[in-house]
Amino acid sequence: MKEAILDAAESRARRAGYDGFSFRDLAEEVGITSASVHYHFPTKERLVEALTRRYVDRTALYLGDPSALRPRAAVRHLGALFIRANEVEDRMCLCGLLAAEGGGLPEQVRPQVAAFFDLVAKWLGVALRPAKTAPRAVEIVAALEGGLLISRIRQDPAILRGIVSETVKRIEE
Amino acid sequence: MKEAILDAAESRARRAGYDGFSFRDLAEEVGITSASVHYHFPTKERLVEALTRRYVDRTALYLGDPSALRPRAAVRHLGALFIRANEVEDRMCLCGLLAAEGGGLPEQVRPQVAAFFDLVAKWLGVALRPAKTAPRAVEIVAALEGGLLISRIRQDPAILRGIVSETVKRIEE
DNA sequence: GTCTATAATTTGATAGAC
DNA sequence: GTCTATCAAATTATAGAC
Repeated sequence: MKEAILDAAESRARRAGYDGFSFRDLAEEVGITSASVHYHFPTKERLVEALTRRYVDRTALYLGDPSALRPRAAVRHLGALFIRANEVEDRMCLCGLLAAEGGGLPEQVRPQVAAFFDLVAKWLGVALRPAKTAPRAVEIVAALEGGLLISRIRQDPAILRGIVSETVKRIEE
Repeated sequence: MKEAILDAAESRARRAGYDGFSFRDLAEEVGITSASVHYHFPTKERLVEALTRRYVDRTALYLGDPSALRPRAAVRHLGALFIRANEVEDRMCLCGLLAAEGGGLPEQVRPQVAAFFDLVAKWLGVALRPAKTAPRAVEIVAALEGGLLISRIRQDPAILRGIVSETVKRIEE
């Protein structure tokens, strides 16, 4: 049930942000009352904390060992994550959205969101080490995050896809 | 007074998003009651509509004539806008934040936010025409938007600055 | 244009029964 | 774990006086 609540929360948070859902919304979706949601997550801050932790952990699992991929394959692998969010899930990156809203976030959540970018940039940094020439890791992550954001509002998946493929081309292995 | 209300709304919206401020917040800041704010802007949707329009217009004015700048100077000019948001205003780009929250936005606001990215990408596209080699315009805008977002959550202005300077270097005039 | 007053709804959260 | 019932506060928005 805890996972079902987090699933509902993630789906909504990635569409409309921290204030974009309520305990009642989640309760209705999973088929219990809002009081029962509070049993699993006493406050909204704790709920989003758990949500972000799960998101970061899942991302780390997806990324895997950076030294197992060649530079170009690594960028494609990371890019596929963002393309899937855009085209399959039709959602923002949770941490991209929360980072944008950062100023209105509970204190406990901010460092978790920052840790997401630390994780991804470090992973990509290691994967890019064998490359002869490549953009900086954080620069690529920024382009993906911004590309997802623009691709969504413009309702044009080709924008993000173009950014991924151009980024891959720019790498010399 | 209308402008004062929009100033207060912009400051708050760029920190915490669409749901990150209330009519009472704005009323208190400008020294009137929330009922009086409703006199100027009947609904929140209308208020954010006016807010976004003003933001886009101001950006267009700042950017100016794209053919008046050489490619590298244009990227520096656009980059300075984002660096100022980050380091001086300590705020997100309004349209970047609203685009991220896009799923929970009123219908009337979404196309305005999309128009912002259309404006900026088209402006940069024209400015980059004389370049011998350069990334695509939208790719640069994505990197700036994502770079601002990451720079803020990581509380490290050097991230955005690095993205701007690396992007400039990548252009051959 | 601004005020007081208030309606109608939603929100995060709690108490206590089962 | 889930429920009913409820609270206190906040939210968008309106009515009507000045």
